[in-house]
Amino acid sequence: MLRNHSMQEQYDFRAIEKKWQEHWEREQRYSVSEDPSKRKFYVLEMLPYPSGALHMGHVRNYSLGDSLARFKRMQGYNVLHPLGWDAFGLPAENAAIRHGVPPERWTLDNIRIMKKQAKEMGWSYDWDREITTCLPDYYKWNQWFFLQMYKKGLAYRRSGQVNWCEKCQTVLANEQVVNGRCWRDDSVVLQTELEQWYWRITQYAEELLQDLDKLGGWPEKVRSMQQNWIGKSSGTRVRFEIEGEQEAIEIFTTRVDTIYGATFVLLAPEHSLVRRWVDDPQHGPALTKFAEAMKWQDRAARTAEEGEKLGVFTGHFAINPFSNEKVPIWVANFVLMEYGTGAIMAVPAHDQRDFEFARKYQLPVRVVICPVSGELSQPLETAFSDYGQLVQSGPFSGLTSEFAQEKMAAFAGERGFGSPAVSYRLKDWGISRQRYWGTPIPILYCPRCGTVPVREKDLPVVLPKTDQIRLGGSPLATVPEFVNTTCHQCGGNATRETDTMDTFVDSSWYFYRYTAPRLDAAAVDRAAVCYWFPVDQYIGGIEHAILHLIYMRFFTKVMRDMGLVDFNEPVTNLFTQGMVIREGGKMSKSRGNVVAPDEMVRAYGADALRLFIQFAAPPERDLDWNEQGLEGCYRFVNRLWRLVYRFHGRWGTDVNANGIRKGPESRALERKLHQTIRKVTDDLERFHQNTAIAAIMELLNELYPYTEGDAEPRLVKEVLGKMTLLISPFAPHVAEEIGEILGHTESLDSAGWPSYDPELAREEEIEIVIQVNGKIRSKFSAPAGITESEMETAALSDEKVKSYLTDRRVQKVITVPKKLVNIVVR
RNA sequence: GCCGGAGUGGCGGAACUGGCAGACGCACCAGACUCAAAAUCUGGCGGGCCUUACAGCCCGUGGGGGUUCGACUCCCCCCUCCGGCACCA
Repeated sequence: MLRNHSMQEQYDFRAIEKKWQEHWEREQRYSVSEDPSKRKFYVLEMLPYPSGALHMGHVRNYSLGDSLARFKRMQGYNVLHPLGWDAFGLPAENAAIRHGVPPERWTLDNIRIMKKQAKEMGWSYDWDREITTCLPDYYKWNQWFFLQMYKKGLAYRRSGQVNWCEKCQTVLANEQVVNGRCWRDDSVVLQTELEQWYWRITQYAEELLQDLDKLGGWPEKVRSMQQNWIGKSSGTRVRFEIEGEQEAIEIFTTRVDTIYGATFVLLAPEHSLVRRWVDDPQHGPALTKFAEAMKWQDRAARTAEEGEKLGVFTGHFAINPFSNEKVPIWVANFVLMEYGTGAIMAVPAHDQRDFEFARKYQLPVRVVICPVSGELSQPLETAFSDYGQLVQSGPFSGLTSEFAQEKMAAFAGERGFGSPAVSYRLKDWGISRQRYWGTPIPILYCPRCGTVPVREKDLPVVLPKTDQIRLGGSPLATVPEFVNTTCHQCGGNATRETDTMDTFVDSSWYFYRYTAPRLDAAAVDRAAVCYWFPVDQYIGGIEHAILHLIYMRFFTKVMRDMGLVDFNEPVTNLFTQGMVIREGGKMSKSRGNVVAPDEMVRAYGADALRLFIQFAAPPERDLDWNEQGLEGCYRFVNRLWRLVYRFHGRWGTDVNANGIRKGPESRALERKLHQTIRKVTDDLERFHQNTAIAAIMELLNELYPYTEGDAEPRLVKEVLGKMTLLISPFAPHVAEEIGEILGHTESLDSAGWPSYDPELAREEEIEIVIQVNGKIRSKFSAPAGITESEMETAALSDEKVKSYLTDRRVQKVITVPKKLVNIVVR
């Protein structure tokens, strides 16, 4: 019986991919809505910056997400799989400055191009939920969140040291400075003083830290990076009175047990007391000079490894509250104002930095901790910073460090000059940016009323169009129509805040907006969030481990406290994929080794590219680009196609393959099929796309010789049919096409994920390995039901094995059911 | 310095709870097809030794030790590479 479904001999990926992309779009296959009768699954990938072209990193990220989304959809889940655009940011603005193109047009044009490319990859997004962060209906809600933060005291403005990127002409948050350089353009970050808006992320420091334990579905690496970033350390605060002053110095220490060895006190150059003492006729000039010098030194230089310890004496003395000893107060370059209290007690005998400082300025070193066993050879060559036993420490002498810390903190508490304290490295999030292409901060400055938040009903504060974008200063300040406004409280003249928000604000909550993207009355819809959240799988690059991924967690906690959501963490499982590299290094324009995805799509098709990028390496590892590998995947698709072509006229019309005559070859093939279904399913569940694809290749390799022999066409059809389903998450276009040839009338995502029959998957004949003293000496095959004692008997009577047993005594026989027999002889 | 991850053929990698190391792909070699080439198909492919052959033996998962009948897998020490934090008190 011939069933001549028209099928091209050649695998024409251009025609096939176009056909199915149009089909999916026409049928709106991937639009979803809340459906309480179905289990939901939220697959989220980090939204791209619309730079103008997809790169291989995007292809990897979104192909991984798409395979998962398609897999879950076939398993019957209601899958939310959206994409949007992180559309505010510097490149648009820089393009405007260089080429005079308005940022909005540049951005929207780029989005158009990239959306087309995304569709050409065959990614199954619900495009009805697309969001674009630079549009007022989105950034309006950034402003709304700002106002809520302001109301709750989580947004505040202060003047202080900030990270300044000269190239970007704007301030950066601490998270955005990587090794003293700008995260975006790698240029050196300077310190300067500016008035800025901050968000009080530190208020959530402890919770952000504690909840890391709940993120079992996150990579250990990301959790430890966030833990390091939050940088909690527990210690003691102790107040040192100052001789002849009202004010006291608060110091923070993690080693209060060493306090009897504190021979001087150190202040950060920015400490308020230093500013007070600069007028001192004797020591003032030196202090001023020193503080000024520190001010202009960028942080990278000041905190460089093994930097020289520098300091000046203030002329003042502090009183150690434990020993009542009078010790000199110095200012030192290595004491940081932004950590702890900006002041430390220096214990040169037990802290290497203090030791070096004492040596340089000939300050006394006093040992107060000794190793519990052994002696400390004096004079010290280097600080002894281990825990030990206290000596020369008044009533605390003889205690161990651990015990003394507790006792001494309690003592300080009783006497009222100290208390246990916790310090965090995490700083508040500076969100002001001195650039144009971002969300305007909804604040007015009124000469009478002061700082006035814009009323919610007046949102959005629309970013004005302007052709005057220049570098230097906040561009919005040059747009009078924007700046000059009326204070809604007093009706008088007022000016607007001209800084814009950090674009990381946009990405801190966009994934909530996907659940109700066009909602006009609120930022998020509680019911929709309730249905879709938490995100079941988030996929993105590791570079956001302590940027976006910590801001996002912070935002969720704030939203919870606002009553918008009722959970603590937004993302259950996080996957960080590796980079796509080439010749051992990053793909970059400057290296001239960039491979453009659209060129690869043109040459080999999206399906082959999607297969390769998921096959070539485990997804968490870096992937070295290799076009010959891509060709290999292209060959694989062709092999599949050829087999379908060769057989498509030879099978019956019924899809269900009953009545198959089962010879041993057919049984073996059927077994392989069911084993493959099991493996691909398991591998997809545990994010091992590379081995899932390898398993499908193996199945095809087994199918080929079968078709050369006395093949059962209906079994061939069954195998091809199931294989098509297995491959459809990775290569959806060719899968749909083959599916249609095989008789599917609907898209494969409604075909259901194939299930396997454990009975059919089970091996009938198994190979048993025989070891003698742990070395493989022979093998035999046996029926699957072989018992352990049968295995043992067979092994001991094996011809090859016998020669190893002569003249020896069998001491022990170990059997592993269905696998191996190990004969231990002596 | 502290924390985390990795190290397996020529290359990318596989081996889920200790049980046949090298699946799958690339590259390479040989054969078939072809006038020829490409494409395709078939076979080979860690190193060494041995044999006419069938086969067999030894070594081998960064290095060294250990646990175990048995270790890529577990434990200890070390080396190298990658990432985070770091004059953080």
